Amino acid sequence: MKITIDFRSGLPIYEQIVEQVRRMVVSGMLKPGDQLPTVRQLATELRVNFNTVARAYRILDESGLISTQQGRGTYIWEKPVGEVSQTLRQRALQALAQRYLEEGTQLGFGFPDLVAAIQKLADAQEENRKS
Amino acid sequence: MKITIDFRSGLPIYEQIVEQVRRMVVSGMLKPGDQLPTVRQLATELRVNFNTVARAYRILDESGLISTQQGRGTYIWEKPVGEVSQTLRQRALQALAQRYLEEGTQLGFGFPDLVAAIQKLADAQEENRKS
DNA sequence: ATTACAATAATACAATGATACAATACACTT
DNA sequence: AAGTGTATTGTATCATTGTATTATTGTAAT
Repeated sequence: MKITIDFRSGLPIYEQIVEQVRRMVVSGMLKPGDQLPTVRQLATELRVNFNTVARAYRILDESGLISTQQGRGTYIWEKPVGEVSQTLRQRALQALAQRYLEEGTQLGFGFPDLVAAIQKLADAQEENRKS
Repeated sequence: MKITIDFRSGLPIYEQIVEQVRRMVVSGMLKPGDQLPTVRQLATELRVNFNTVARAYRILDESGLISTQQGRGTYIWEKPVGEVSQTLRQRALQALAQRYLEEGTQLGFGFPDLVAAIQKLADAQEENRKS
């Protein structure tokens, strides 16, 4: 990892990290599945607090470029989310639904039970969001 | 054992194991007296540290579902099912629903989409059953 | 100067992994 | 049958990972 930080540039450190990691991924220098240095490793290397690196990693994670896993490390995302097309999305939903239906049925629940269960959860989330 | 782990789901690995084993017991896929894979077997199969599996087993043990015995292995508890099974069924359903809701939401679908998806599948199955 | 806010750091925490250990089973020898 | 060595079980402890919360710092607006 040859990330360099310019402390005087005015650009936030985490932004600089985000930008450079993103560039390395896009350019292919970092490939899917590759492990990034740990937040503490990179932090000491850059002489920066590790929370700052963690912040950069979190942003990259939320944008779908990398996958941070507590206790394991952070990795380049296997299949860039941006390429997930509409039909793939539908197919993914179908797979999810099928699994839910199958496993729920195996537990002895019927379709109304399954709907009611997610209904209840969705309502609860709505409640929390308001407060 | 067809346990699958999603390293990116944000849910702790040990919880994923707990949930899936619980479901297999409640659904009858695993019967009293059945031996579970050893912590090391399951761990290598899931590409996970065996302590993580051990943690899941310990939780299941404490909840009375299984019996872990040092030097022997872990087994499904002989008669856990009767009274508790009803609440366990509910808890398993809740876990299923939560996962479905979370993953579906992550794909950008709303509650109505999720309901529609299982509705469609359920209808299709109904069709097949008639013919 | 004061206030407000963003960036960074400090600290405590939760999940996972590495390593060494203890208990049991089992084959083998006697 | 009893003893012994080894492999296989789960357990315990600690290191390492990312996460969450709070405090500090610096900068710009008033």
